[in-house]
Amino acid sequence: MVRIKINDMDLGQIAKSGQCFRMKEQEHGVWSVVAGTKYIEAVREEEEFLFSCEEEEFQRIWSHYFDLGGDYAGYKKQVPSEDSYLREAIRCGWGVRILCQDLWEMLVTFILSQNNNIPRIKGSVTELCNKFGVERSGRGLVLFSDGTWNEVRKSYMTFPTPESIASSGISGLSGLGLGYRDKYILSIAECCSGPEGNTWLAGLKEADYESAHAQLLKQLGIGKKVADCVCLFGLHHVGAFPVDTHVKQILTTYYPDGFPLKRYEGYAGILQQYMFYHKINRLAVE
DNA sequence: TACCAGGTCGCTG
DNA sequence: CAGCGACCTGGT
Repeated sequence: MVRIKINDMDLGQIAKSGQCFRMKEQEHGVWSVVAGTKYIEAVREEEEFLFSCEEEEFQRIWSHYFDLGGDYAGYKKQVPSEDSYLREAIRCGWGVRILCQDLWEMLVTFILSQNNNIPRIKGSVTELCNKFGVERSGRGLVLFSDGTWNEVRKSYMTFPTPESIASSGISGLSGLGLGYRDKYILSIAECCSGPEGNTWLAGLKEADYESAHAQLLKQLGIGKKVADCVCLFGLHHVGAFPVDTHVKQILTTYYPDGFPLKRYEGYAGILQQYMFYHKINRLAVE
């Protein structure tokens, strides 16, 4: 187990922020995360967090995954008090962070997100993992009756490989609730398969935001908004600012004279996430 | 029943 | 190049 103090992070808020579709709440406030082929559970204890892994794995994988190098206090400070809407959004989603998720996984999940709703996206992702993923054993957290935290074995399904989806063909994707997006998923799976696919993915990771965005737009089923989501969540270009129906509505309501994108150049995606979180959770949380 | 959900495609003018 | 209807599907 790893015990570490982390500011500006709330796992429940991250889970409800619409950027990841495989975080699940376990007992006693524990959250489980499946990221690609890796699994971890985490829980808050006062000002600290407990993670179900060794220090070495935490430093190698999860520290980056939870973007612990990101200066969220610094981002928040940039928003002036005159912007009462954004100040309120940040107050509401103070613990939201931009996770550094797997690129291939983001391609699939955000292609699925188009003209769709979050519960159904989650369902489709779960079905894809159940059908094409591999069962593995990971480490979870349990609270013993004496009040101490201990690790237990947990089984989980990995996220499917591009090859496993590509080889299923379009017929293998029916019945998973993908709807008309099935052909887009097959297309991106074929694109990401094999050595050529690896090269393409590696090239995207090397590219800057503009270049990555342009390359993504060439893919079937990927438009401006999904490309921005992939850049933001899969490539950690935090300057990307995805505009969906919710954000569009926020912009017209609170920023009739235009959102000051220039002011937040290079990290506007962080603020977009506070906006999005506030929009879809403001009613649910008290 | 019609409309909406973290949009994009393909066609039209 | 901008505008616009169609689109799988499950939930109100």
